[in-house]
Amino acid sequence: MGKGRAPCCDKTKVKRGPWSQDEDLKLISFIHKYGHENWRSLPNQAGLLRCGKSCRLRWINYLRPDLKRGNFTLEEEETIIKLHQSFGNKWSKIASKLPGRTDNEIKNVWHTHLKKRLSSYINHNASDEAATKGSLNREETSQESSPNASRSFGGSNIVSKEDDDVQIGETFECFQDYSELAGMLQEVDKPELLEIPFDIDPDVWNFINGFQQPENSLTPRAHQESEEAEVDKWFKNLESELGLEEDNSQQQEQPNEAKEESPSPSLLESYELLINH
DNA sequence: AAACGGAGCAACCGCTGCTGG
DNA sequence: TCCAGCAGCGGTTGCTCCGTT
Repeated sequence: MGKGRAPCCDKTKVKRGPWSQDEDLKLISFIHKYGHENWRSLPNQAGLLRCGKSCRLRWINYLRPDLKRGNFTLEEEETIIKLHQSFGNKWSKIASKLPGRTDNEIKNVWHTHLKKRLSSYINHNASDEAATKGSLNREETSQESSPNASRSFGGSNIVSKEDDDVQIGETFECFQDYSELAGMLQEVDKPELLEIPFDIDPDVWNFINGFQQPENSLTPRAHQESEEAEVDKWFKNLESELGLEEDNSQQQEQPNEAKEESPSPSLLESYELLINH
C-alpha cells in the first residue's frame, strides 16, 4: 500500500449520487439471478454504470430482501446501546446481532437519535444530581467512582464535540446494570421521537420485499410460495422491459419454477407504478 | 408564502484486513 | 514471504425534507 493504489473504478466513467429505480431494478434483478460473487465485475455484467462498491453498498443498505424497514423499536435501540457498550463503534458487529438492520443504519441511528437522547439524559441526570446533592463536592465523588466520571457528569456541557462517542461509551460504564439503561431510555425518550417518518412509497417496498428468500425470511408466510411464483412472473416481465432476458437464457443458474408467459396484471401494475413514480 | 436552519439518511471516501498467486 | 486485488468497515459528506420564523 502506500504507493497509491489504483482507484477501484474510473470515477469519470461511473455514475454517482442517488440511485434511480431503474438502476435498483437492474441490480436486484441481476443479484437475484446470479448472486454477487464479484462486486467489482458486477456493474459491468449487470449493465450498471456504477462502481462495484457503490452497488454493494446499495444492495446491503437498501435493496437486500431481508432488511427490516421502518423505525427502530425501543427494544432494538436498547440492544444497540447495550452492544455499543461492549463493541464500541464496531457497527457491523452490532448489526450482526440485529437481524435485518445494517451497519450504516445503526450508525445513523446512533448519531442522530441515541447519542442525542443519551446526552439529554446525562444532562437531565446531572442537574437532578446537583439538585439532590446540593453543594456536595462533585469532584470528590467523581474521582472516587472513576477518573473519567468528572468528564461525563461534571457540568451542563458534558459531551464535547470532538470525542463525545468515547465519552458516551465511558458514561455507560457508570451505569450499574443494563436495566438501569433500559429504564433510562424509557424515561428520556419521547414517544414521538421513535416515530421516524418513513414515507417511501409502499409499492417500492412491496416490490423489494417480493424477493424475500425462504432462508432469510424473518416472517414466514403461508402464501409465500404463491408470492414467489408471482415474483418470478414479475421478473420475466421486468427482464424483457430492461432488456436482460438474453443473459438470462444463457446463464440461468438459480431455479426458476414459474415459466408463465404473461405477467399478472397486479405485478405489471406494480412495475408501472415503480417506473412512473 | 418564502426563507432559513436543523435533522435524518443515503452515499461516498479512504483505510484495513483477508486471500490467493 | 511478499504483493496485489478485493470486500468490508467506519467516518464523513452532502442532499432532501420538514418545522419554525
